[in-house]
Amino acid sequence: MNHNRKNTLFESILNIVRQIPKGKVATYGQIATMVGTQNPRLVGYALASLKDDTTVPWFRVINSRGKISFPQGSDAFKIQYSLLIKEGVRFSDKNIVNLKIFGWSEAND
DNA sequence: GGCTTGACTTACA
DNA sequence: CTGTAAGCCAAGC
Repeated sequence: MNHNRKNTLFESILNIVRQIPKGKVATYGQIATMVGTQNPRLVGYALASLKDDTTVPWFRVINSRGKISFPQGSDAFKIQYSLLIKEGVRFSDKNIVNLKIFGWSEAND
């Protein structure tokens, strides 16, 4: 009806990320596919423009290797890591998420 | 309208 | 496991 094309990929991505259940994670690639793009980088690009006080759970987005996409030791890494831990996400290593990362399916431990 | 930049991914060595 | 290369495409200048 309305030619509201204003719903940019940018908005769509954030919308999807908002729907990731607490305690679960998704990959950039998974989200990219959901919004209909073949470029997972755009997901990261969208998240990068979020403000610090955003309500979007950006920290629930990790890369396809099951890791946080920030250099270990960086502030962003520490923040994301602790937020995930706080939600019950478990790590095998300091960086590898011990969950099934495809979509936000149940943690099959 | 063209060129550069990416919080990525997959493939291969 | 690590490292390098090519592909992908919206946003911003």
